[in-house]
Formats: sequence, structure tokens, C-alpha cells
Amino acid sequence: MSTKHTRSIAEELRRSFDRLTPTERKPARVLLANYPVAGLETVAQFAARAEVSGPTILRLIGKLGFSSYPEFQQALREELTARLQSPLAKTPGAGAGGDLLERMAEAVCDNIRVTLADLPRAEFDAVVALLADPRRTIYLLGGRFGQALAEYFRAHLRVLRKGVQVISGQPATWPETLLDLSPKDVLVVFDVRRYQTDVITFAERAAARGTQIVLFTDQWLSPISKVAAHTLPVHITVPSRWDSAVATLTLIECLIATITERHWPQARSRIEQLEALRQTPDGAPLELP
Amino acid sequence: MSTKHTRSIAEELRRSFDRLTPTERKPARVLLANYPVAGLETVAQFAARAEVSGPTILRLIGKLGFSSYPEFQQALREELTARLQSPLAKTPGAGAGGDLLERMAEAVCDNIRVTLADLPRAEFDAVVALLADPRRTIYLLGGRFGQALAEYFRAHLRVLRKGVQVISGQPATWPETLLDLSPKDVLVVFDVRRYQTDVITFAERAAARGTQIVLFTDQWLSPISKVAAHTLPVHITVPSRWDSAVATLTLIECLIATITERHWPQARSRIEQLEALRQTPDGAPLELP
DNA sequence: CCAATGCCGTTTCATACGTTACAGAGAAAG
DNA sequence: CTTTCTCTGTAACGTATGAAACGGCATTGG
Repeated sequence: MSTKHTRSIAEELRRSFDRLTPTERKPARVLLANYPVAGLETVAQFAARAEVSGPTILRLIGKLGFSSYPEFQQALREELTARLQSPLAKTPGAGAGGDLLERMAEAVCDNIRVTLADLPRAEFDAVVALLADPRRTIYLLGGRFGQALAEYFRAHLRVLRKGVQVISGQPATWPETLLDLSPKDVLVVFDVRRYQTDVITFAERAAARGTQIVLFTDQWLSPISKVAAHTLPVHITVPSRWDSAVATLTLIECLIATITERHWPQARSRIEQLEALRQTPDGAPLELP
Repeated sequence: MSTKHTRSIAEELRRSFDRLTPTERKPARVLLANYPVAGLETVAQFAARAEVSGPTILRLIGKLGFSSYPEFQQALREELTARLQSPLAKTPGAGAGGDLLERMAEAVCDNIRVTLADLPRAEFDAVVALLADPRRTIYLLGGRFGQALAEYFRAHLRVLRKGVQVISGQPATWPETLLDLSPKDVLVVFDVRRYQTDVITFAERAAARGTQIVLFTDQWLSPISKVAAHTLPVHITVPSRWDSAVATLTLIECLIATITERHWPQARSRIEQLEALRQTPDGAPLELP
């Protein structure tokens, strides 16, 4: 009767996190990262995983209000039972009263779901085919915040194929790149709300040269969509003063995953060659991603 | 190779159900009904729940191919870990039911929810305070795929405060930056699975100089976590050959939103000054973000 | 009806487990 | 610089745990 554990142990852990000593926080993090499996192991295993000693584990669960380790495990198991029985058991008190983190999580997830649900599969498949075509060169362009997305996209695409290039640096130098664009090539543009004029003009000129444009934009559609071959609208509003790029990133990862899957033979051989070339400093072999 | 448990234990149990004696079937049914929690209890508890004796339990798990009860529990925990990490437990009947887009959306949303739910609020708040402190300089560092995240983070942070810098270029040039790091400064590192050695060594040296390190890593914790002041574990597994950065990006946006909100007076005046300075080419006034 | 065999629980035992006490290291305060 | 206090790992302890031996019981075949 010492303590009533109505709320979850994870929550209790987070609540009293600042009461913990530095060494006690290590197993706390390990437990939260591998919840709740780490806590179902023996004290010795749990301690070894967190790289602390056994007594530290016991002191930790003591601070959580448990009088013994078995009692702690019992509580974990009961919680796990409830969690597995009702799969969508969200935190019961999760009304709109949740903190910013919870509200952000919900908003972002809604954006992702709506974005992917509303996306025409034909459009998606066409973009996949375009980006997987080895004969085309892929150019990527983004504005203030789109730049980083272009970089992320490139980092993956470069593994899968040759001819991937991010247009960066000062906009004044972009026209030079414009010369390289041909009707065979693809320009991927990231342009959301408060559409950047320099990005827009570049895209329009590229379109004039016949380049295929793939546009990531928000639900209100950048003006580039008028000249784009394929437009991918993404939901971006969240309870923040800023817009969210999470749904955009998700879409990027979906494209990468699909390209990798659908053209796996080519991708595989390329990745294997890459691994052979890339001698890691410590000599450890790289696994397939 | 005493026992290879490629398929799930539950399936193995059903397969060899008719080889069991009547009394052995009782705990088998109990385990399947309360899977896998019942098997994670002690032999005595499991036996009591199934109303059989201890040795019956041991004979049962012996027939499943395990040489000891702890080995059986270990297998259960590993299976549970895999199940909780990639929640394909959703729509179990619809194995390949949804297409890749839907499965990605679900997985990514789960990652986001779990990541934010398990995040200690104290840790989050400490990072916010650190990044909002105008007296500290913020350095950002990322590996192959983390680089883009660092860039995205910087693009926002630069609006909110001065002294934000991404460490980029060849790793050989990084030591020069190391000289600038002081105990007052903050190093934000992105390091996930297949942790990059050059990133690790840089972080370790920075820590040796007393720099506060904020680490974004996966649930298996980069070795940098040992020297980091604050570790933010993120779930990254999706039904793809690649890992996902979506939850990491969400966390970044949560940080930005919170910093903006909590230190709004400073942020607001800074944004207004920025707008005054930034003469948009078409003369259109910029709105507040 | 009897004997044999397979099945299951009770008892016993060794071990590994959780637990406690203690001492050393390190930081904070004087 | 010294003292005090907090924190953390080592070591020792008692116990509960998993595992093995044994015996009774029911079922089956003769």
C-alpha cells in the first residue's frame, strides 16, 4: 500500500527523472529506450546493459516506490498485459490537456496520415520511376528550410544511383546549373509557404528548358505546381509558430524505400560495390542498410 | 546451434500442441492466452496460474527445444523486443494488406509517439534551456544522414539566436573547430546506428574539453551517450531497408517550438529585426513565422 | 483382474538471484 | 587544505528459484 501505481511506470520514471543521480539515469534511459523488456531481465543483465552495478538498479527502482525488484517486475508485467490486450491504449488521460510534446506528436501524425492517404498512387509511382531511371540526372533544390531536406534526400539517393546533385550556394550562381538541365533530367524542388521567389524563378526557367519537375509543396500549392510534372502536396501545420517538415520527410523516406525495394537488384549491386570501396577506418565491414 | 528459433515461440507452441500431454496443454493454453507475459513470470507463478506443478512447466519448455527456463525467457524477451520495436502487430490478419505507404505511415507515427512519450521531460527541458541560453555558442554535428538534420536545425535556430554553427566539410578539418569549443558551449550531435567513428571521436574530444553535449541517437544508444550531458533516444525502425529520421526531425521541431514559445520576447524582437533587414525582392512583407 | 507403462506431483538440492552492508572515490562546503 | 556528505561499486549473505530424483496414480494392454 506504500504506493499506488495507477499511472504507468514509464511515466513515473520520467516524472522523477531529475531526482535521479547521474549513474541512475543510465539504466533509466536504457529502460525507457527498451521499454519494458530491459526491466524484465535479471538485475545483473539489466545492470550490464546499462553499464552500472546491480545495487544502482535496485536503488533506482527503490526511488520509484517499489520495495523489491520482483514487485517492480510484477508491475511491469501487469502493465504490459494491459498494453497488449488493448493495442491502441493511449495514455488514458490524454485529452487536449496534453503537453506540447503530445499535441505535437498527434498533429504531426495526422499530417503524415492525411498526406499519404490523399496522395494519388499513380503520382507516387510515376515519381518513383522517374527517380529510379539511371539515364536521368537528378537535381535537388530547396529554399531556407527545404535545403536540408534536399541534402537528406541526396544522401540516400546517391547510394542508390549516380547523377544526383544538390543545387546549393548563392542563388546568383544557380543560372550556371541551369545550363546543364536538359529535358531528360529531373529537378526536385522543395517549396512551401512563403514561397521563395528565387526558387520559383529557377524552377520556371528549368521547366522552360523542358526539365521534368517534381515538386514537394504544401496543401496550398506553390506557384511552381503550374509548371511541375508531378506535384506532391504535404500537410505542414502544427501547434507551433513554425511549419512542420515531418510529413515531407516521411514522403521522402517512402520514396527511398520504394525505389530501393522496386529496383533492388540494381540497388543491391551498387550498395555492395560501395561497401567494397568504402574502407572503414576501424576495418569493420559495413552491413547492408 | 542447439536450437534455432527463427519463427515465433507462439507458432512453435501451436505446431507441437498435439505432441503435448493433457496437463502440459494447460500451461500452453495459458501462455497463448496471456502471451508472452505468463512466460515471463517465475516457474512457480506460471505453474500456479495454469494450475499445474513446476516440473510440468519445465517439461513443456523442454519439448519446445529449450534447455533451460532462463533460455526460454530470454527468447521471449527478444521476441517481445522485436515486436514492440516494429509494431507490425497492427492488423495482424492484414500482413501485406496495406501498401507500403500505409505501413510506413503507421510505423513512423508509432516511432514518433513512442519516442516522445518515453522522453523524460526533465531532459527535454534541460536541452531547451541549454539551447536558448544566448551566452553559449551552439555547434551542430552529424554523420552521413545526420548532417542534413543538423542543417535543418540550424536554419531554425539561427532565426532565434546568434552563435549557431554547423560543423561540416571533411572530418580532417574538424580539429580546428575543436579549438573553439569551451565548457560554456554546446555541441549537438546526431549519431544513429552504424555510428561513425569520426563523429564519435570528435564528440569525445569535445567532452574532454568540457563542452556540454546534446546527443540525438537511436534506442541502442551511441557510445557518445557515455560522455553526453543529455541523451535523446529516438526510435528509427520502419518497414524499409533504411532507418527513419522522421522521429528525430519531430523532436527537433518540438525543441524549436518550445524554445520559440518559452522565450518568445527575445525570439519575437529578433524575428522583427530580421524582417526589417530582409528586404524581399518583390517587396512583399514577411509574416511572422 | 493383473501387470506394465507413461504421466504428473512432491520432495530435495545446488545455484544464481536479489539484497544488504561497507568502503572508497569524488564533490561540495567550510 | 581539510572535512563532510553524497554517490557508486565491491563483497558477502540468505533466500527463492530452477532443476533432478523419486514415488504414486491412472490408464492401457494382456
